Amino acid sequence: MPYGCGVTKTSAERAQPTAEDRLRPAGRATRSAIEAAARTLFAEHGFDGASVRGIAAEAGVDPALVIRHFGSKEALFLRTLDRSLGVGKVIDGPLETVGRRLVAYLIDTDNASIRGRFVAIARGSHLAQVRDEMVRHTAEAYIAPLAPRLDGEDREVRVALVAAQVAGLLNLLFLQEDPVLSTAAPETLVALYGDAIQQLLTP
Amino acid sequence: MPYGCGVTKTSAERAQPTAEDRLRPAGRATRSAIEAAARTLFAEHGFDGASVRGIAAEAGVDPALVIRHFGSKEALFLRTLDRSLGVGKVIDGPLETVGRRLVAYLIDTDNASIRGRFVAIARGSHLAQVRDEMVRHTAEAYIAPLAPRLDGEDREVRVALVAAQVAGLLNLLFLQEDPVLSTAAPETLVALYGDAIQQLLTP
DNA sequence: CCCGCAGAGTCAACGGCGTTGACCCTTGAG
DNA sequence: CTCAAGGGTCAACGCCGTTGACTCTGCGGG
Repeated sequence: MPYGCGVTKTSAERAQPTAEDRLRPAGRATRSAIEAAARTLFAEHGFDGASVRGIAAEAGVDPALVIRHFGSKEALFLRTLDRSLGVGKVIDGPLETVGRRLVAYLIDTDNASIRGRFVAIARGSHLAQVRDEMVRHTAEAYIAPLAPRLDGEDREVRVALVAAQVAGLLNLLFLQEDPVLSTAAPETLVALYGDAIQQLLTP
Repeated sequence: MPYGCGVTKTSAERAQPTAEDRLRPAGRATRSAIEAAARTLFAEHGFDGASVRGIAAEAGVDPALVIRHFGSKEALFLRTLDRSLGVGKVIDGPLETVGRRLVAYLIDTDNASIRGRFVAIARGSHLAQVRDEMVRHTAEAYIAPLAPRLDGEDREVRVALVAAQVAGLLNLLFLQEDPVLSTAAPETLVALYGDAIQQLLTP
C-alpha cells in the first residue's frame, strides 16, 4: 500500500468524492436526460430492443456521448435498472397473511410500475450482472427478512421457492400475458395463489 | 388458378406436397445441418445471443444460405423451437400425485434437454410469436388435459397458476441459477414445491 | 492577464449483425 | 440437347455498439 501518504487528513469531507462529483452543470443535465430516455426505452423495449442510438436521439444527444458518459450500453442498463419490486413492506407484515398480501400487491393494477420494472429486468436476464442482481434480490428481499421468521426445516429453500412462485406469476401475467390469468378476477388470484405461497411459509 | 391442368390425379398422394417436398438431396442435407447447428446455438445462447453467421459457421455453410433456406433468423428460431417440455405423460398420470411427479420430472438431472429447451424459449420470449406459442402451450399441455379432471371452481385459473409455478421454478433454477435452489436436495424440492402445486389441483 | 487543462461535445470510422440482390454451377425433365 | 429451377457464393446494404481523434468551452493557478 504505497499511498495513504501520511497526510493527516482530518476528515473525508463527504462520503466519496471519487468521481462524478465534479461535473459541470451541462454534464449533469445531459447525463440525466440520457438516463431518463434510457429508463423509458428499456422499460418499453427491453435491453436488446432499445438501441443506444435510439436513446441518444430521444435525449437529443450524440450516440457517442451515451457511451462516453456511462461506459457501455450494459452499464447504462444496470444503472437505469430498478433493482427492487418494493415487496419489503408487504413481507415485513404479519407472517400468517404474507401470501395473499404479496399477490395482492403484485397484481395491483394501480401500481403499473411493477409491470415495467419486472419486464425490464426479465428482458435483460441474459446479462450475467442482471442475473447476479436477481439472485442478490432474492436473498436480500425474500430470504433475509423471511427465513428467520419461519418454523420448521428448509427455511431458506422454502423462501426461495416462494420467490420462484412470485417470478412465475409475474412471468405469465406480464411477459406471456396469459389470457386466462389476465382475465381472472384479482381476488380469485389472491386467494388461490396467495394460499399456495402461504403453504410454503406456514404449512 | 391456371394450373391443375385437367390431369385426373386420382389422389393427393401424401398430405400436402405444397413445398419443401421436391428438394434435391443436397438441399435436404444442408437444411438439416443448419437446423442442428441452430438448435445447439439457440439452446446455448438464446435468440439474441446466437448469430446467423455463427450458426452458418457451425453448419459449415454461407450465412446467406441460412436466410435463403428459412426466410429469416426468427423463422429459423421458431422452426427450431421445441414447443413442449414433455410434461404430457406426467400430467396424464394419477391426479393426486401430479404435483410431486411434475417437479421430479422437471428437475431430473438426467434429462438435461429440459434445461436447454426452457432456456431457448425463455430467451426468445420477447418475440410475439414465441409468446403466442407459450400461451398456446399453457392451454394445450396444462389446461386442456388437467382442468376437466378437477373438482371445484376456477378450474382453468387454478391450472394456469400451476403453469405459473412451473415457469417460476424453471426460471430460478435454469435462468437465474439461484444458488439456494441449485444446491437444495432434489427430494426436498419435490416434496415442498410439489405439494404447493398439488394444493391448487386437489385442495 | 493569459495559459493550460480537463470536461463536454462532434464526427468519422471500425467490426459485427441480419438481410438482399446479382451472379454462378448443377441437375433433371421435356 | 435445352433450359428452367434448385443449390450455393459473394459483395454489399443499413443498422448496431463502440472507439479515437478532434474541437470547443470555461475555470483555476502562474
